[in-house]
Amino acid sequence: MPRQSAALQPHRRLFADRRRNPDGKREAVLHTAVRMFLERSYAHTSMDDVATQLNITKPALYHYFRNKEEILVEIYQLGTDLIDGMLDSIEAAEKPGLVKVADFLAAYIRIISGDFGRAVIRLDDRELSKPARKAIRARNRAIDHRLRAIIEDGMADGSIARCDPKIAAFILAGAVNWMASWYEPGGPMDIHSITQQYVRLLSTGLSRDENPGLTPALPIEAAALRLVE
Amino acid sequence: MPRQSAALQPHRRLFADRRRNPDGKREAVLHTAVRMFLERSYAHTSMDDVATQLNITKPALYHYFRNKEEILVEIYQLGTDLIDGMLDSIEAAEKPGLVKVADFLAAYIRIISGDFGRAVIRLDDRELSKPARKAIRARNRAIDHRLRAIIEDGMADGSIARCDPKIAAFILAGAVNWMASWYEPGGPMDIHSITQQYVRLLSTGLSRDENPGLTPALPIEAAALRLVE
DNA sequence: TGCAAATCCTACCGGCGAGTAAGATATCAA
DNA sequence: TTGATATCTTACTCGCCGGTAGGATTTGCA
Repeated sequence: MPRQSAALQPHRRLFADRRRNPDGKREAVLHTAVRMFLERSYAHTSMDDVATQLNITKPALYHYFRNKEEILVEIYQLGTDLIDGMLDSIEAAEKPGLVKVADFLAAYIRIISGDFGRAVIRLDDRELSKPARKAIRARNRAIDHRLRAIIEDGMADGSIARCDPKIAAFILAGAVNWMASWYEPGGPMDIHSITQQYVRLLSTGLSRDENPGLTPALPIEAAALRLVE
Repeated sequence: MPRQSAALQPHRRLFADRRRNPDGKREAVLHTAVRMFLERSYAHTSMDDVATQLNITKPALYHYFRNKEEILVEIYQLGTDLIDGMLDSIEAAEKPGLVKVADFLAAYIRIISGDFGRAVIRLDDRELSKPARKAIRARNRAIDHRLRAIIEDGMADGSIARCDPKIAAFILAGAVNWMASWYEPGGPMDIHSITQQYVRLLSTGLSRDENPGLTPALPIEAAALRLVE
């Protein structure tokens, strides 16, 4: 008897009657599916599993999605949309590069702590068909390039030490992405202090030794943590 | 017609005749399997696939391994053995904690750049049966705790700034682990300069602001890079 | 040389899971 | 009220894959 996540109950109830609500029901499927894909994996979650969780049968799912892959693709899309939107606002701000990076880290952690954010990182795009995989990887690459650009900004304005922005971006993204493997929302660890430590360690690592006034500076953390709220 | 990795040819040739060589052939299976599990995933690599790659048939594989899971478990084991051995020698050294961390990073990257090291990180232990998964996770946790202990050493000897060693260990391991997702041995990127950047950024981030003499210091990088060689 | 064990093959089983066919029932707009 | 449509179900198909039965062939030691 698999444990029943309380958070999934409302979606289950949505399918209790046959009232017409295509958009809402589609969304409910996505929310349920992403949860299950994260717990077990995509491969080990059958369409029957998802359907059962929602109190319907498998063919009913095919009324809302053409196939299993379409569900996964839309989950990816929702997740990357979150990241793109976040980057939009980070880029728009007029701040030193190092501060932008700190803001990015805090905001990214916030996104990762949600289901769709975690999905972008944890779900294996090798499960996808070639064209879909290609599209997903292109979006991931675009996000990576935007982070590199921010780091380059910081090197240009002198707030970030000279380095290969490509590798630096990998280090930053990697450190945070790994959270998706161990952090569980609702667990014992405090997301706020986690964020603080990530921002502190990584922006210290990036910063120029020449301006220690900025490095462990409160303004950075303050700005970053404000995004976390 | 799937591309044939040149590195797999020797293993293929091992099975060309029926000369008795159980240990060698077992090992050949592991090397071939880990490559294929990394390229496609474990779930998407069938026993037939592995057998075909080795120029034998599926039942022949079952002469060397009881089932598919046993292959995966042994791959894990070989990978974690590498990491454990590396930690043994790091811990044995008499150095400041921060330097040990730097050495760890460099050595870990070296391990990650090999197939079995990457496997420990990339292969999804949710594919395993419950008991096997439990064992694997216990080993992973042990490795994590050893890294935390090194960080605590550094805080005790003053080379590392005060922080939550649990989170710091996650940041370090995460940054490096992520390499397994993008680094390809034999690719254009130079492993030596990658290592240099990782060590520099992360040990700078860990270090106390009070002793900048150590932070971007050459001795750290030198010691760390010697391990890479 | 003979024979026990190791190596490997052909031919199968059984289960799981994605996806579909065909139709029943409920909803809602007119 | 009445159809057109949306929603959902039962009952399948079909291919893939892990694993096995049973036997053929080779190896290398005594």
